[in-house]
Formats: sequence, structure tokens, C-alpha cells
Amino acid sequence: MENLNSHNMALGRRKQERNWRRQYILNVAERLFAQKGYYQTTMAEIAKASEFGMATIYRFFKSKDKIYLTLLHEKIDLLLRLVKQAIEEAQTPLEKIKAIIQVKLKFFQENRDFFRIYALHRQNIAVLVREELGKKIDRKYQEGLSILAQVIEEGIFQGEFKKFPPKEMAVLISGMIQALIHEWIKSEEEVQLTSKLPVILDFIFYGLKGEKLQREGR
Amino acid sequence: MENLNSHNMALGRRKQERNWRRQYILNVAERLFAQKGYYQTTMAEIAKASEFGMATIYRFFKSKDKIYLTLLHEKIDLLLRLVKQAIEEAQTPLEKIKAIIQVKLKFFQENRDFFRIYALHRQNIAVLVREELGKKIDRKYQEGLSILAQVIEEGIFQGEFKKFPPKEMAVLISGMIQALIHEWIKSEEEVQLTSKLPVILDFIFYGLKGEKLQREGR
DNA sequence: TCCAAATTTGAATGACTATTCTAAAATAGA
DNA sequence: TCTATTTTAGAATAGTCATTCAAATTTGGA
Repeated sequence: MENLNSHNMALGRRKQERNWRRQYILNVAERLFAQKGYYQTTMAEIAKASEFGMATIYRFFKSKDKIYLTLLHEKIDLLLRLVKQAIEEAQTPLEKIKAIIQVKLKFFQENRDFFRIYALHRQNIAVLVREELGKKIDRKYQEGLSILAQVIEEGIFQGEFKKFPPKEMAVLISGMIQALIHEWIKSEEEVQLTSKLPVILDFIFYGLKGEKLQREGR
Repeated sequence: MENLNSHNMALGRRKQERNWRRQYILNVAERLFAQKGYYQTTMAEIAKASEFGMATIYRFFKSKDKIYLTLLHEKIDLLLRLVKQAIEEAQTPLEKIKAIIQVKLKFFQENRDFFRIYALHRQNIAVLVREELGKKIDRKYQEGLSILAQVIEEGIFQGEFKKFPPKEMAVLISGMIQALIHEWIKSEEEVQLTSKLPVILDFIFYGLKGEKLQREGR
């Protein structure tokens, strides 16, 4: 959660307080949506839990949809930025893939509530995608997939990977990661999600049968 | 859809007609739930689309939940039986994995509507798992995962696969398959889903970098 | 053909909830 | 301190929808 104490003199106190409250509502809504799902969460609950009146919530967000889509959009956007940044810092395709996966694991390890919403959204697409914001979210999601596909294509081009269809490989790898996170959250394991990275990479690069991936220093 | 013409003299006409109508309602509901999602689908719509009155639907199913859970349960059960059967016919762990994946691809290729419901259900779990039927569904789902994990464990024991944690590998592989099917349905590709089997197997057994899987005759 | 039992219907019920409205409270400048 | 403006609260509104009900229809045997 953003810190109320992070003063930004350029914005003015009122604007800053307003931003902070807006963010507070989003955080409360995220928790509720994750716990009970979109339809089971009522505006009255969001109001109660954030200690605002109903109408106040509506002064921040035009509708329930908007709250949901906004929080989804803002965090998907953040994740995408983190992924892009991680790629820039890596050199080889293999390192880039490692970086992407590491970022995702770390991100969802720290944003469990958000994962439930993120993972579930693809179903709701039919209902919410007509909204402009819904389309934006879908585009971001596709962009994330494309980035991975490009890295794989690069690896194939460099002769580092076999000639697989890159887009399909991106889908498979994303699906693996998603399923792993899902299982991790559901089982409430103590172990860190990121600790699974070496096994995943070994599997992705060499498969069930292939040689063992030589571990580089962490 | 089951055939009204498949006479079963042991059951009697009334029983058979009733079964057929029950199945008809389930099929209609499946289509609607897949198209619009659980909450967006109303009982009135199900009644209209199946050409029954509201109250008639309620003579077949106690509630909307029950329709949803029943159709989910019956098809998951069918899929599980198909998977078990496929495994019995295969010899090596590698062949068993191939068989499992092939069965799943074929099944969802022929049951697209059902896939949307199946894939989405994991989120709804929170809401519907308190029902007895909901728990049963979850158990079936876990059983499917366990079967795959056992095959992998067998392969590791036989020295066929590397020493990976079997349960985690099962999760990764299931996630891959699920994502692939999801993408295939969304993109409405013409190509058969099962045509992707060789690539998937190559990836699972040898990874992005490893040697190419020697293709056996189909 | 006729009747009792079973089945079907869709309108009525009751509960729920997103959104709006009105009045009260807080705020900030003078 | 006073007052115009902004913000808040929560009750009222309006609509939706799962479920039930009372009446009508169909069924199958006599």
C-alpha cells in the first residue's frame, strides 16, 4: 500500500489525500474480490471495509465494474513494466526467460490477492471486455505473451533453442507458471515461490528426460 | 447429446424420457454457462432455451447451483474415466503421458463449451465447494493430477526421467495443456487441437534446448 | 370416453444489491 | 467565528432474479 507519508509537494495536500484514499479503496476491493469473487462482493461491503459511505465510493469510482477493472489494469501494467525492465537487464535469451519467470514469481508472491483476480479475469472477459478499460487489459495481457514469444524467437534465431513455434511455446510456458502459482497459493506452502525457479528452468530448457541444467551462481 | 432413440428396455419409457430431458437441460445449460458465465445466465434463460417452464426445470434440479455442479461433475468424471482407460492401454511412462495428453486434447476439442466451465471453475471454488457435490468435483480434479504425478514418479523410478518433484511436474504439465487449449479455443483456429501433440511432447521430454524427440509412427 | 394422478406452466414472491438522493458534517478561506 | 463549498453518510430507489405457487394441462389406465 502506498504510504500516506510520502509527501509530494508538487501535488498539494488535498490531491495527495485523495489519491491515497482512492488507492486505499482499491486495496480493500482487491482483498474482497480475491476472497469472494466479483459477484459475491457487494458495494456495501467495500464501503464498510474501507470505512467510507456508499456514495463516497461512488465519488471515486463511477461503478463497481470500474473499481474492478481499474485495479486489474493498474497492476497488470505494473507487472508488465517490471517484466520489460528485467529483460533489458538480461543478455541471452535464456537469461531473459529466467528473468521473466523470476519477476513473475516474485510479483505474485507479494501479490497473492491480485493473482486470484488476474487468473480469473480471463473468464469474465466476455462480460467486461466491451468496456474500453477491459480491452486495454486484454491488450496488456497479450503484450506480455508477445514479449515472451519474441525472446523465444530470438533464441531460435541464435540457434540456442530448437525450432518450436514461439507463440505456442510462450503459451505453454505462461500456462506452466500460472498453474504453479495457483497451486502454491492454494496449498499455502511456507516455502518461497521463487525457490522453485531452478526446477522450472531445468524443465523448460531440458525437459523431463534431457540432461541436467548446469546451475549458474544465483 | 445422448440419443432419444437409444432404447433401454430395462428402464421403461417414462424413466428414459425423463433421463433424456434431464440431459437436454444440462446440455442447454452448459452452452449458456459457457457463453455468458454462471452469474450472467438466468434460470429464465435456461427454461426458455430448453423450452420448459421454470418450475419444470426445478423438478429436475433443486437449484441453479445444482445444474452447474452436476454438469461439471458428470463431465469431469467422464474425462477421468477416459484418462484412466488410456493409461491402462499404454506401457511405458512416456507412452502414458502421451496418452493422457492426447485424451485431454481430444476431449476438449469435442467439448469446447465444457472447457470454459471447467477452466473457470477453480475460481468459483470458494463459493461452491461447500456443497457436497462441489467437494466431489474438487476431489476428481485432484485425482487427475495425482494420476499424472504417479506416472511421472514411475518414470523417475525407472530411470526414464530426471529426478523432478512429480507433483510439481504434474502441475506444470497440466497448466501447459490447459493454457494451450484455452488459447486454441479463444483463437478459433481451424487446425485440430490434437495436431499439437508432437510439439508438446517434444517440449515436455526434451525442453527448449534438448535433442529432438524421435517421432514414433502415429 | 372419463377420471385421478402426475406433470407443466409462467406469474407472483421475496430477497438482494448497484446506484442515486437528500440531508448532515467537515472544510477552508475571510 | 462565520459561511459557502466540498465531502460524506446511509436511507431510499429501482431493477434483477432464484425460487415457489396455484391453476391448467397432459397422461395412462378403466
